[in-house]
Amino acid sequence: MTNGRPDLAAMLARLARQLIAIEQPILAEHDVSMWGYAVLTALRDEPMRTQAALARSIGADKTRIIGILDELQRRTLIEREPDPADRRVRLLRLTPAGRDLHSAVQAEIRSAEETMLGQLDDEERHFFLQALENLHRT
Amino acid sequence: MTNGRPDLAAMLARLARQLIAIEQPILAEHDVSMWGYAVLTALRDEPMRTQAALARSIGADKTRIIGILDELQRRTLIEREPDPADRRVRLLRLTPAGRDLHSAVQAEIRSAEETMLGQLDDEERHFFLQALENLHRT
DNA sequence: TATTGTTATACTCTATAACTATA
DNA sequence: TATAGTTATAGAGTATAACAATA
Repeated sequence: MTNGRPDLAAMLARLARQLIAIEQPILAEHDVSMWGYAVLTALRDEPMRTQAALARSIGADKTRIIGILDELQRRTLIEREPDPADRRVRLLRLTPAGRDLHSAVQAEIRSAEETMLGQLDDEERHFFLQALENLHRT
Repeated sequence: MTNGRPDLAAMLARLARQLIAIEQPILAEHDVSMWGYAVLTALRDEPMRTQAALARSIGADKTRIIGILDELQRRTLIEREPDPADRRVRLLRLTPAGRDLHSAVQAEIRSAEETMLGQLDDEERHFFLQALENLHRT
């Protein structure tokens, strides 16, 4: 007889779905999609030299982020200019407005996460987050 | 400045995707889909009286599991008979073959999970799983 | 009239391949 | 010829609404 717990993937997928549902209203209020927010997050950590690299870093396809970049650029949340040294590639970075929007959204998301994390006691919470970060880095 | 960790949803979603990718070959080898396996798992824990309840319990839509139930029934992995007391509803339960298949697949999945859980030390692993189970029950 | 299961339809997401412009 | 970005197309997955059978 296998251990009584549910499968790992089932638990993780369900929690992820739940959390995404919680965050949806926040993103909608700021008129940004999940992938748009992922792009802002990736660019906040470091500017990128190619769209393909950006796509890879958020686990998406290079063809899929184009519409997202179009929209973010139209709203002047990101800059996207051809590299003078190689005019095929686009240099990507956040504008001040993009940075502000990201900060505002992330703050609300962090607060919303508490509805989930708040159910854990201190010890569980600490090791849960530590384990998640360790696994995520791998 | 917010805490340096990535957003919770980003970490959970990525780990879930990773784990699902790891399990895909196992499911394929046994010729069962992710949702098919989810159905077998749900029915192993307890037989169900309606398809809608089953769908809800695995986070799916009642219209979406029909094809899956058709297939599982065709392979005689589940039984699906009208309730004599209310012929609108279908009583659902695993056949012995369904139970065997589920056990075999789950054993392999548990083993595959170790490639991820094995990266944690004992303390992290213990509280990580405990926290996941607590959150999952909620 | 309400409910269970089913079917049909449309919509969203995603993956693949073809195209352009540079190199 | 190879690469970055773009566009077009098709496929899978999903949600919604309409339908038939039963209560």
